[in-house]
Amino acid sequence: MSQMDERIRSYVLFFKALSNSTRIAIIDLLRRGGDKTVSEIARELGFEQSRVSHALRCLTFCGFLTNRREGKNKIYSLNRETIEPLMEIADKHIEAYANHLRRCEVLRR
Amino acid sequence: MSQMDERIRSYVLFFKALSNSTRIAIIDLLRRGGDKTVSEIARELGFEQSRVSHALRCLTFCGFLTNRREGKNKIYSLNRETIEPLMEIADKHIEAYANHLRRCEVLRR
DNA sequence: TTATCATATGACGAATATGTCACAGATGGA
DNA sequence: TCCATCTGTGACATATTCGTCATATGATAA
Repeated sequence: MSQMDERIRSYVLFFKALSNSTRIAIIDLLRRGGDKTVSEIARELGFEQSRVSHALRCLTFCGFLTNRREGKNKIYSLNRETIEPLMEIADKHIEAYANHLRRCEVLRR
Repeated sequence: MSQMDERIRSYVLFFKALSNSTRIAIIDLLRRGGDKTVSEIARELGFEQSRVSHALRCLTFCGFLTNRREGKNKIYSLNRETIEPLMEIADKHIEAYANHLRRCEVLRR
């Protein structure tokens, strides 16, 4: 990764941010259910709070989420400008190729 | 990965296919330069042929590329229906957040 | 057939990413 | 202040992914 064309490097980071189940589950949850606090996300997804915090940190840093504090809570929101059209394309592609994606050996089990 | 909601699993696979430098470099190359054979791709990117073949296999299987044989060669083409709008969104996001992406510690070096 | 070029595949070590644990920091109420 | 609640962070073992090597397969021509 160190010695890689800058454009390619950016693409890799962009897609890598979205290619983890914790992170994409959070995006999917917020896309469907709107803004949520950390503990709401953790509870609704059944994930440990620290796992969620790590994921939120990455997604926020990379520009996919924003947050605002409200008392003891922190509320996370989607950057819908990127996420909405992106997920629509993903949905459409998956509709056509889900079986193939699932059976791809390179992207293991 | 095994015990994961099917929708989330599909998203992960979709984005994982694009989150590797070999695979996204190939997509970027074909996007800019049009259809190419395996050895052209290998030469132009400076990658080993087997490395390219592994990547092509994954991308083709997952519906991002198609191929046709022409004599001894195999020519790979983009599925532009998915790739073009997807990369436009990525480009736009990267234009705004490239610095953040680069400095994200979670997505290491 | 054999030779040669082009591409594909399997296996494995090395590199990388992930989740968990333990703990730290922040906030607000009593 | 102290306490309870909510969120963030660092480190590490585990799990996953990648690229390379060796080799196999496919295609063409002589």
